[in-house]
Amino acid sequence: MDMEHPDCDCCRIDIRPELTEAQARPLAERFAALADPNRLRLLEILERGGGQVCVCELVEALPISQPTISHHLRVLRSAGLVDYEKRGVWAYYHIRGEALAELQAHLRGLLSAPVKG
Amino acid sequence: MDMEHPDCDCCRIDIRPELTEAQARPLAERFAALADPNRLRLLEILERGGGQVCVCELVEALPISQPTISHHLRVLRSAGLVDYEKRGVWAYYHIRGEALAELQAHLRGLLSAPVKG
DNA sequence: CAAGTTCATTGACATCCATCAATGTATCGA
DNA sequence: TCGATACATTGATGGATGTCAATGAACTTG
Repeated sequence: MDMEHPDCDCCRIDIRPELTEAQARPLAERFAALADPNRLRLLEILERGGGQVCVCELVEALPISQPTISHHLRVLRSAGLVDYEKRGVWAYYHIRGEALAELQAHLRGLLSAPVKG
Repeated sequence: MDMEHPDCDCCRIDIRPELTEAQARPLAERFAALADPNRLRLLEILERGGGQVCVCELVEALPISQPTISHHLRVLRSAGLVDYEKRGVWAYYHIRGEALAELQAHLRGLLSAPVKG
């Protein structure tokens, strides 16, 4: 019996989160993929590159080492935010719009609340 | 003279990121504030709570300790995603819609690209 | 003033993360 | 087959992060 918070003068109703831990975890993982300046810059390049951008272009564009670029691309890929296609020696990456749209939708949900008050 | 990447058969033009490090860093900080399941749940509660939600309600809603809730609220506040108002002993938190809208706008920018190819 | 309540801060600890040098793997050209 | 190129993986390291117990600060009430 944890009586950590028996009752509280200010509490109106007990607001339980509708978002479960199981739902929040993968969402947080995707946001975590956006939580790095270099990964944001990589995404911006991929967006401006249109459909397909080669890794070597990314390596040239940012002042970090090639293994670090590769690491960041792996993080973005694990989060489902980008995908790639191997052609010969080269790997062409592109943004996965569906995943970004899902994140955008979640932010929209958080914004539907009445403004301050 | 770093000759890390002299030239490359696949590189069309040199794509430079329009997003500077200085621009990307604060954006990444805000996304980082969203990169935790408990913080996402806190925001969802704040959204459903309308304008003002007391901290004690948040402490009751999530299975983590009060100091940890306080820590997460601090992170959200530092990122500008929430603000609070102290009334007596209580602190009422609310979402800062402008900050969330800015993040949403950035995602929209990444989505304006042509779909795959 | 004293005791209780709400919330923040501190300190400690384990884990995760960004980064690079070194190495590995696969492909292409000579 | 040999060397070069493109990209990924490994290992190591310094720094950031989530969590809690303990404590502190501010307010309210008796």
